[in-house]
Amino acid sequence: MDNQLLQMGLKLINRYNSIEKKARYYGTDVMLYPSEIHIIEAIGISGKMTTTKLSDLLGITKGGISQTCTKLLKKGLICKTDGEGLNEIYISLTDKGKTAYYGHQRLHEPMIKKMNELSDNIDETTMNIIKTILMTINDELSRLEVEE
Amino acid sequence: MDNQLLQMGLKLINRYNSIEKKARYYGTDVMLYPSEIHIIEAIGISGKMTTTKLSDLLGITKGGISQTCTKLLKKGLICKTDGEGLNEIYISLTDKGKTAYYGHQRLHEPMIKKMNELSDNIDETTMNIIKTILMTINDELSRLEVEE
DNA sequence: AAACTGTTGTTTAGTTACTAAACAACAGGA
DNA sequence: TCCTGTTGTTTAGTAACTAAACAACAGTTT
Repeated sequence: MDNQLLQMGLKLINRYNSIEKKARYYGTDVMLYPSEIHIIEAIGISGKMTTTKLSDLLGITKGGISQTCTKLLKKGLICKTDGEGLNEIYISLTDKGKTAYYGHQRLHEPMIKKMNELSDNIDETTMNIIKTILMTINDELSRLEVEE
Repeated sequence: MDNQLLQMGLKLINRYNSIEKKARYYGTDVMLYPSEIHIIEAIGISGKMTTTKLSDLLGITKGGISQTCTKLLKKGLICKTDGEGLNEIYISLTDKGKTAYYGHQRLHEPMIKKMNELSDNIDETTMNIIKTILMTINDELSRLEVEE
């Protein structure tokens, strides 16, 4: 066995990454870079967020989030309002930001649809095997993550 | 169906990426950054290579390859010799480079082993279904890749 | 022969996307 | 009043690129 599964998987990850690193418009008049659309995506899904929450969610330092958010602010995709908590600032999407969010969703829609189709056509036993595989890989990666 | 497959897959990609972006030693006295170990990996697998070939294989411009290779040269992991073709320069691994290559392989070995174990325990019909899924995702991503 | 062409690899300037560290601004305690 | 803990921000530095100009060479054309 020449490990076709692993090779196919790695090829897929590479393809995914090369797509995800391109800048696009997402239906607005401003180019959005990967880091920017990632933040918009997070806010679009979870609603208004703080810098710290975004930092935890995306695994990026608060400084990094702050930098990308100032760019998004200048581009008019997000706005900041006083938060409830101590020194907190809420970040939410403007109308333009929502346009970009939906534009991004629309781009991924065919993929999601195809995945749903596939999921529906798989019987439960096979599905469980696939889930086991994914979980095993995930565990193995976790082990690697901890290593120095 | 809330698309568990897609979610698990994306989580896995994120985890893989976060592991792959860390700098490590790989058994030598020099820190190797992701871009550097990727080039070492490519040469380790394919044998001596030229800048152009590495550029094609890794999908990075020749300028980028050249830059990373000068770093690897200074760190003593690769060496350059005159190539056969016109103006060609062969890039190959030094002993230190081979150490790093095997160090990288050793890191991924448990993963490969686990994957082989899994592959062996899957019957052919299930395996074919999984392959179909991976190919479908791959095709869908190709479609996205072409889009402007 | 001289000029053009095509290939190779390199260098430079510029960019994105970070991190680490210092900083600022505020509230609640000791 | 000072200390602490939280928030977010700014700064300097880095990796990993790209695009474009460049150089160096051989083969072909004029």
